[in-house]
Amino acid sequence: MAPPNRLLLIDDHRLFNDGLKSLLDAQPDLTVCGQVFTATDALSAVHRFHPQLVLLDINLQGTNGIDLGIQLIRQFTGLRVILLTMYNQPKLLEEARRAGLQGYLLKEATTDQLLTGIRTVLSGGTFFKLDDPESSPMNDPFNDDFARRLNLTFREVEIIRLICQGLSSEQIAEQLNLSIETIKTHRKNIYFKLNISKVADLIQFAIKQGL
Amino acid sequence: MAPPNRLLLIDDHRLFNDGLKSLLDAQPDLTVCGQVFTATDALSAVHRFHPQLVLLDINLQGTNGIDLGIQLIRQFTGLRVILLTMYNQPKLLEEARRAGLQGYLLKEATTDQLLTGIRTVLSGGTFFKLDDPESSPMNDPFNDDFARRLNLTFREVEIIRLICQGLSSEQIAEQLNLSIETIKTHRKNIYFKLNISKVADLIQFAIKQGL
DNA sequence: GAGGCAATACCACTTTTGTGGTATTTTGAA
DNA sequence: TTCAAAATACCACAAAAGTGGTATTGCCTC
Repeated sequence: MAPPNRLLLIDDHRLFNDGLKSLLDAQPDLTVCGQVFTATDALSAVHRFHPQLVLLDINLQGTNGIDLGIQLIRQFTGLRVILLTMYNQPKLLEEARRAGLQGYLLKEATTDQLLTGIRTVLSGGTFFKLDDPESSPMNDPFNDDFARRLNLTFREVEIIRLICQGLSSEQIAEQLNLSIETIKTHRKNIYFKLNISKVADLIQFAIKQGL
Repeated sequence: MAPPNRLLLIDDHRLFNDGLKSLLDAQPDLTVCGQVFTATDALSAVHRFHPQLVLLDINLQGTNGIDLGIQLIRQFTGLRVILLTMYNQPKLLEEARRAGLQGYLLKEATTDQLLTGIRTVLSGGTFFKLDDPESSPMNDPFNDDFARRLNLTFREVEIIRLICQGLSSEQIAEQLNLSIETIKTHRKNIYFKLNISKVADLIQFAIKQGL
């Protein structure tokens, strides 16, 4: 039987790392040869453990996963790198792809997705996957509960989303084929319901709801 | 010897849950009697396992940890509830405290903090703890790397922070004892460096940096 | 000591937000 | 079918934010 593939975890979130390690070690074809918690330890760990694949978080002390990933694949030929992050952001995924990394996976991914991604990359492919809002309503930041708690209407939630994307009232009006005045009215009502008074507050609020 | 305290984990983030479970089960005085991944399963699980303590995430399908926590302590007298969340937000902590929950811990907390918090609450106390930026620079969203990559100055990072907290230019000027004009100048320079043009963009940006 | 950068500050002007009204139409539930 | 909520829309005015300049000071480095 072929020896299991060696994986290295680089993530300062220890508990998550531990959970991931037990999942991976339970697979006969995979073994976690080490975990490190800081970027500074990463290079020496790759030297020491010579893994086939590195799973890399984006948030690291002193640097970030993408830069570190670039450095790793440049320095260790054949080494493959998957970004493993909580950020469900197309732009970050694209950045990772452009940087030449082999994968982008969400920490919230299902076990199946994680394993599929890892095996795909190990066998020479790439695997880039964001969260599909259709298939996992629980990751929808503006879920029913959020709206219900605050008595927000459907339209209001829709407009909150667009504001949070950085659109101006004018752009929102354009996109929804409405008058700017209508958007301003909705904005007023939203601010009243949330008891806030500025875009900044709104976005802060949206973050807290789990965007 | 006293039987170990029974804990129930409620969190849809399975990997994190698994990691936490192995940590807790390794403690002689603690045992994880069950883990559930949705709020709907929570009530029946508490019935089945009658834990002393519930560790509860904020983001749950169909509801949120605070509401569920309120419901749990109302329904099961003596049951203690700790919110375990990724949100390092004073307002959420306060909400949890007002709601009568017994603790608020960050998923990024150290193992020590987690165990201390759990034991404190089990022995009848409360434990509310946010991240201390002084003691854990790695959780600082605007770390060196962020500033370096974008050529932001110290002052600029400081002002980004305040903008993201929802302060107006005037309020920032007041707080830093500067002229509004100075703040506006900094704002201009920040927007130029980040290639953006609105507060909303800035906050979006800050989120991506790991706020 | 010359040059560059960071931090401060001001002016003038435009655009966008935010506030406080009012009013009409659509729609769904009782 | 009637009633209330939701969605639409307008007006006017105040307050911020954003844009495009310029300018001074202090500090560090070459």
